[in-house]
Amino acid sequence: MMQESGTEAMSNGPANQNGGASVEGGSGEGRTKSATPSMEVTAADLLHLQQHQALQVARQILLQQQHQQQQSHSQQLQSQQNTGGKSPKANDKQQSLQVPVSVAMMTPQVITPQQMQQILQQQVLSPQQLQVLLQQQQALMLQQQQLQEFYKKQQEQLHLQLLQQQQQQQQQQQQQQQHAGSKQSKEQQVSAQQLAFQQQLLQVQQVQQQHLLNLQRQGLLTIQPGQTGLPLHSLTQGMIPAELQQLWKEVTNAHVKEEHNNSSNNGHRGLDLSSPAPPKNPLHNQHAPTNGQYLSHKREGSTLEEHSPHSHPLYGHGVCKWPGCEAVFDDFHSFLKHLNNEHALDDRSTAQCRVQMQVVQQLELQLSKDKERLQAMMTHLHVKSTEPKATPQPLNLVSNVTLSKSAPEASPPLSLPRTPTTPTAPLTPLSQTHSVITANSLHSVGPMRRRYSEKYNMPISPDLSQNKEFYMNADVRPPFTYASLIRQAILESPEKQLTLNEIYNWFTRMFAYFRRNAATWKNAVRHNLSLHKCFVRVENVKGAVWTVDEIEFQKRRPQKISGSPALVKNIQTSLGYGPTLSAAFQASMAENNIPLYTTASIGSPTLHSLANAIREEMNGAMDHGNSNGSDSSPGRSPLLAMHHISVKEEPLDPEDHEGPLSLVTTANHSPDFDHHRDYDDDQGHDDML
DNA sequence: GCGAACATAAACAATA
DNA sequence: GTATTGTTTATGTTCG
Repeated sequence: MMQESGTEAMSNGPANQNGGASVEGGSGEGRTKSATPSMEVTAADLLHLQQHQALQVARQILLQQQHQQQQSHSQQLQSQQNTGGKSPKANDKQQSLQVPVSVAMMTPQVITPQQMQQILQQQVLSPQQLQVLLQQQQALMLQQQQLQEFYKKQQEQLHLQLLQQQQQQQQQQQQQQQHAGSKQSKEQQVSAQQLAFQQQLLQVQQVQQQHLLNLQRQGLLTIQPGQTGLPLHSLTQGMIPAELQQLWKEVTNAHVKEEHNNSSNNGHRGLDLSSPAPPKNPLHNQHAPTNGQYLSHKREGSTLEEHSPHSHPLYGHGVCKWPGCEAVFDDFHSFLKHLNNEHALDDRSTAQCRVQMQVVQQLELQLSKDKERLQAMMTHLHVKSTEPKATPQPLNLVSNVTLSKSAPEASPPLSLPRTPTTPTAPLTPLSQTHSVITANSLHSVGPMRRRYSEKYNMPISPDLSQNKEFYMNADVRPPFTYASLIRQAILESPEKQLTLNEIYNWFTRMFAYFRRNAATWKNAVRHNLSLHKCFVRVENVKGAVWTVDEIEFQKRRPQKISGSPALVKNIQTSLGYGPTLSAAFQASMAENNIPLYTTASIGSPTLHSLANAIREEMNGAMDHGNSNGSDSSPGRSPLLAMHHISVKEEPLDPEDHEGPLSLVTTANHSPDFDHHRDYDDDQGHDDML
């Protein structure tokens, strides 16, 4: 009746006969036995990031070109209809072409929701930040939709053209048999048709090249010449299927070669995949020495300049848009130099990239959840969603994000490596297929046993109140200890006392995370209630209620944090990569503050204040470590200052506290039992905070 | 390396 | 008899 959760942590223990179902994971990740090299930025991490950013770059470029290309396509179509043509090889490949193109360009980040979950649970980003980021994600999704539409159109046109070519070819063959003459005119037709097709191919190729170039320009493509095998493979898995490359080679061999012969002056050399030399592959070409190879690219040809004469995803309004940079440049060239010099591939840049990646990941996770919620709301209201369900699945979000509400407690994930703080996040092997990119390498910040409510010696109520919506809906483990949460639950009650069941209800109501694995956390709650002296059990007429002995609660937190390097280390670890991430983090936050829209479902009213609080908190943490109060933060979390409960930086001496704060032992109150014991009533109970 | 704090698992008893 | 509640023990992890 109890064992819903995994017991891998106790797999060596003597008492494993009961549980052991290991529902949540038995894979190696499990409880991290050693500090995983989470901070190490592997090539796989970079590739992962590259894929994502390449997508975005491609989206931007495609959107810009969409209009132009569509016009071009229509013209080509018309021209081909008039001229007819032959393109047998293209016809043979048409289907193959369609699929890879769409897959390659629309395949999104290869990031599983579980990975995002892990990020969330590792508290790398705070709920407030997620809320902001969600907005960005929405915009991103819009772009994605447009991109998909564009590709559909493009594919349709290709298909149409090829079909027509085939038909016309057959007709022409028949005619040729009958009329041997007029060869010249037919050849011209064929030529024109092939040219049109080649142009189309080139456009597709250019798109690919553009995003590759952007990658390179952003300093994300740093594949060493000797390492081209692995990274290229990894990259192509996510974005450019190898089959596509192969197809391109074939197709361009068949068609583009003519163009090279006939129109060598054509600026659209494209990727030149027909070139026999493998290094001509754009990826290889761009592997040049450093990471921001824009200058070297210029040698490649006119296409490069054509793509980005003065536009760069990281360059806008004369300002470097690299997270946390904001350097101003008069000209684009200066910016490029700056990009290559200041944002080369180093630990700092890599860390910033990781942050950015996490930002996107969490946006996607949040988006998927909100979509689910919207759907549920629509269903509930019997209103047809204006937003079609066909809204692009958060792409590789594996769609079935294990939403807290939809996921039964005992839903057995297939392979569930987890950390102690991420007991619910199933990991799909998707990421593992990506060479060495693993969830571990991405998010193995590690368990955070010390919830910051304890570490910071501060109450959790401000955070809880501000992030209530988030915790209620996001399957994220709250960064508080059980003791803190129990205390909070009790203190929030009108009578400052709760039965165990009410505590359970509070947990499930307030935290989506606690709507699963009930056996685990309920056991922990009971354990904490019994273990900690700060929780006082009071016999009631109706049973027993639990109260909080605030003095005892304060007693049991002897840790001090002021200026503690360990704290700084902890925070930095949480961030994923030390101080450099702070800047990137803040930059991301700043960028995401752009009010794209407001999500009613998320505590948007407090968005800015929360973001500021986070920034200041982070600054404060960093100030601790750096011992230089550089920022606005006075060196301590602003949340601390907001607390109404007297929590000082130094651990409180119980004797200093005159009078118990809330040792409520009223034993005659029948607790309000408006909540059922499970979480299906979690909505609509906002009276607590 | 040690101990504190915490999380997790589990055994067990009392009780509803 | 079963589920819940409460206590206790054990083990592992993180961090100071």
